[in-house]
Amino acid sequence: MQRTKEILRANDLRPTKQRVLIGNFLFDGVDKHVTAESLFKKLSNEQRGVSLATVYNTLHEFCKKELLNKITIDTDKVYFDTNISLHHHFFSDKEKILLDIKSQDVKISSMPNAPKGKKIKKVELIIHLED
Amino acid sequence: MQRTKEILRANDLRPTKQRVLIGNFLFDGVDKHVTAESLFKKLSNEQRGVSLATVYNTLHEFCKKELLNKITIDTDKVYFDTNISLHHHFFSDKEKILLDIKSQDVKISSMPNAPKGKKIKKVELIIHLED
DNA sequence: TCTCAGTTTAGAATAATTCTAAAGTATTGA
DNA sequence: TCAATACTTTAGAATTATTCTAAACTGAGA
Repeated sequence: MQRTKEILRANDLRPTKQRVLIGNFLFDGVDKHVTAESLFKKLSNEQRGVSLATVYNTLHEFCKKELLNKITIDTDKVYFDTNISLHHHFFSDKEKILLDIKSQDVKISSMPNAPKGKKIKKVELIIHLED
Repeated sequence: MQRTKEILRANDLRPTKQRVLIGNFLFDGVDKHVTAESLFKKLSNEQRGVSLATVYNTLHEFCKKELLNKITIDTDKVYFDTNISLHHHFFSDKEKILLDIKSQDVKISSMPNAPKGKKIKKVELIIHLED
């Protein structure tokens, strides 16, 4: 509750009812992966819901403030990860399930230089799974 | 010409005019990244074009036969890579440009085990770029 | 309390992709 | 060569995640 408001204020986001509701769910200390749709459904159980448009707005704002990590692994849905530390993912293409990989389980020992005029923003390793 | 027909036959795909046209462009020996839309535009210059639906169908068939590599890096477009050897990619999120990374430029020295009951299908490393 | 910039929202708009079902075509066997 | 048939192509409709719009609402400072 209070913690969410502090996070919001610290990031210049007004602690509106909707943002607090979303923040309380996302920042409860348990790492989670959500989509706009899944979050929308989860929150529509609450007495006062949040519109789908607000879910989208809020997820994007949280991303911009680096409170969430956007993962575009699949063309038909964007995933948002509350675990913003450096780590990689397993992804099951069939079931569309996303799993964290502990950062110490991957070591990349050699990396290319960025093309001229560009910088490396983010390194994303995705291990696609099958049965 | 002939080469494309052979590739198609070897993969149990009837060498129709449309598939040959698409195959001739894609399998000319030069690595390329295409989207359904970019390929459709490129081919509509030809006298006898190919419908967008056929472009989609054909790209998917070629993928199924492992003649192309599907890259889902971005939510609003699927990229298809004619380079089917093991390699990774740079991606500029702003310009939506995809670049190959030579396989020897990346070394992954430690990999996690797949979760129980699953196998690793594909390892995809994406280096996101910014200016 | 009043004001206003920031926020929320319903519903429309967008856009890549998939679906449908009808018309066209390559292949096979006689 | 020709007919029969299974595979292909296609236009246009349908789908679906996401973005946009513009009007209503609200939190925070004066």
